[in-house]
Amino acid sequence: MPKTIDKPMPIGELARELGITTRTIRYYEEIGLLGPIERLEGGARSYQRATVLRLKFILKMKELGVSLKEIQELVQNYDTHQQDFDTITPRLLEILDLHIGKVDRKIADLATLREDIVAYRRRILDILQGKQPVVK
Amino acid sequence: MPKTIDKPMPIGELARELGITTRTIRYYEEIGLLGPIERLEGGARSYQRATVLRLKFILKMKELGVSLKEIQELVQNYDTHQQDFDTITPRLLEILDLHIGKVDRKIADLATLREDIVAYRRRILDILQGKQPVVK
DNA sequence: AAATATCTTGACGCTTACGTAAACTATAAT
DNA sequence: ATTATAGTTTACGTAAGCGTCAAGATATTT
Repeated sequence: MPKTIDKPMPIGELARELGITTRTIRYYEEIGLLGPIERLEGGARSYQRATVLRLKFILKMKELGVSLKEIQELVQNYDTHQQDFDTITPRLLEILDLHIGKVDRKIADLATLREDIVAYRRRILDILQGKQPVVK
Repeated sequence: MPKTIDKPMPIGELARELGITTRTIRYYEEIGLLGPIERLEGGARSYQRATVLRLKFILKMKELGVSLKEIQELVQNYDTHQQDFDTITPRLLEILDLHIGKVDRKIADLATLREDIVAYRRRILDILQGKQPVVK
């Protein structure tokens, strides 16, 4: 197995690789999602492999509809339990379950909304065709 | 049939009756949803029956998930065609249909999202149980 | 007249997740 | 030395739909 040398990356390269903007990366750091980032002599940020993985995880969560605020909580666990996968995952599962519930509720709400719209639509049609007196 | 005397209302009363705040009513006026509103000598707004109906219609649309921006368009039609129900409703139906489509798409998206979350959840469980090497 | 209630306009606040300058610094290439 | 490229911080802008003062005018009741 070739052991890839994980040389640190500058912010621009990282952004390109992840398909996001540098602004986003700095923003995530700003709100405490990334923890402290190393700097080069000039003051430029330098990203280690661990941080890159962390960012990928964050993006994955976002993709799944988890808000940055909720991700913060996850990341806190991540920090306090220092990469301990077995300790973190239960909470992660909880959050995912919570999210599944939220999504289910949204779907149900939308289904109801759809029915309401259809019903209202029909009422209008009926009125148009004079089947009903125009009563608001 | 008793002909109800439709005496104009002040903003506070109207708000109470509709279950919204006066701020909301003024806001709707501000963004052009209500058209010109009559004033009393003192400068206070006075709402006629027609405006009240218009407001109720707006609230109904909102309830159905139509944004204020979309409602603006509807209301424009309403103004240009001066209460002509037969002219307005076709466009109203269009907008409602458009909305049904939007809702359907949202539901589909959420369903996909749900599947993704569940899949991710299962992956994590598998990893936890050591069925899979931890490969990101 | 004084207190109370309701009205007015104006304008900032809030939330989410960044976009977009502005003004500089640093590094690398020409 | 100059240009090009990438980095830095600070900070305001955006969308939606109002909430929430602030400060003053008006109206009614006591």
